[in-house]
Amino acid sequence: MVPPTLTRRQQEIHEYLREHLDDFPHPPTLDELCDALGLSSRGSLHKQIQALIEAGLVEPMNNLRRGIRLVEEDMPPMGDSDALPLYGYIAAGRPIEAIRNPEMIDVPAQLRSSKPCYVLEVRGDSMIEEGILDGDWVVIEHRDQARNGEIVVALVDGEEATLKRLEAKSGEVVLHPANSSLAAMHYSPERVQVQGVLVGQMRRYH
Amino acid sequence: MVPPTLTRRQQEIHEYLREHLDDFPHPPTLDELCDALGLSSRGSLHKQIQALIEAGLVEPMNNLRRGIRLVEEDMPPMGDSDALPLYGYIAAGRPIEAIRNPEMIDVPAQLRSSKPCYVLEVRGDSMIEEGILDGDWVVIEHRDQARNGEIVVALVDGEEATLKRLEAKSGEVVLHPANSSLAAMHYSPERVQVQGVLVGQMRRYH
DNA sequence: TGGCAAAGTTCTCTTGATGTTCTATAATCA
DNA sequence: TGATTATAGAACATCAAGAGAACTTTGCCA
Repeated sequence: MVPPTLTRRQQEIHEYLREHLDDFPHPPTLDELCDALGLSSRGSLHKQIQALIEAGLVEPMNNLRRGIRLVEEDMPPMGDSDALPLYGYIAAGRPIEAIRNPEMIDVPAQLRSSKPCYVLEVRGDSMIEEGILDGDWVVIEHRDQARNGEIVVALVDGEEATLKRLEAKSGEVVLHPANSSLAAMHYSPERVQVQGVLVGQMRRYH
Repeated sequence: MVPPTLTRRQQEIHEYLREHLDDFPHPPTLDELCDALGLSSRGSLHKQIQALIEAGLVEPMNNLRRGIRLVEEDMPPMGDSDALPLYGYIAAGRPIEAIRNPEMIDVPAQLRSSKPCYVLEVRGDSMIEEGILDGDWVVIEHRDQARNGEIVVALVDGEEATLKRLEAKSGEVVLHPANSSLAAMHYSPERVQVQGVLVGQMRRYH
């Protein structure tokens, strides 16, 4: 998915981030980035970053400090428009963005959405009654919002990524497994971060 | 190819854009293009570009800066080497070969074998405990022999095609559903014809 | 636990660059 | 010569980008 046309300045900033983000000991604050870019207005920079976030090039930083991170997305090099990155295992105990240099996997257009997607390999039986088995590949649309009833990749306390059905009530978020031997888990909303929504699934038998 | 309504100058500019648009680091401004074309009036250039837009050769640039882009006219030449025929529904009550003019569906290489394959859409819940749900697509390798334990497309009495796990004993063939509310079916070997073996499975959630 | 400073977010305003429109004039061609 | 096309240039409209202030949220620390 080629992002909606970036302005030239946005391309420049994106390029700068790709080349210099690792130079900082921590992800920089907006003020530090302003300094590095020669800007003097935090608000202006924020607007540009916002555009990059909407284009799917930068991770959404929901009020987090030093939250500027690039989206891992080696865009398939032309022609291979059906290949998506395999980021690793779901329910493997760490945030998905941690995985680098992902393997690429072909995904038919019918199994993905028009938005940026990625692939995870399922570990465990927590969704077995939905027909999602250990070892399956799931296609995830990258977004941070989901509706009730959707199956999402949820990051709890920034540490553990799991695949569960989402139910957001007033004051709490419930993650429902699809396995009668497992209980639903209840969290306060700020502990749960949606990283994507299930749009497809694949399995191989040989 | 080029509509005859274009004037000569418009054809020249169109030709120039096709050859040199990629030379610019970003799409050029009208002033930059004027410079490259040896013009000195932005307004004149704009009028010519306008004509190309109306001819459908250039994307409309609604007040966008650096918005000059050529219309993509290349349709992919239908050479989908990864597409497999969708023959219809499994458990639909008739031999698979009966379906003509199948729809084609993209299947990633990982989900198919090197042998000829085809795709079926699953009807019913007979394999639900294997994670194969109603509406799923299954990728079938076309062969008439199978080993014990493989999931096969089996044609019984030449009439009904079903997806089941195969068990061939001495003197009989047992077809095992994966649904505790359904019983295994026993047939004499000559009544059962294997039409293919399950090698992949896909599901969409949107 | 509550306050405070730091950092993210939102907003308005300004400015220069850039796209758009218009008119007048020159060039080209039948 | 008359009509069409091409160009120049001015005037206008719009937008990207930045500055800076005000507001909100976060995270730290006593």
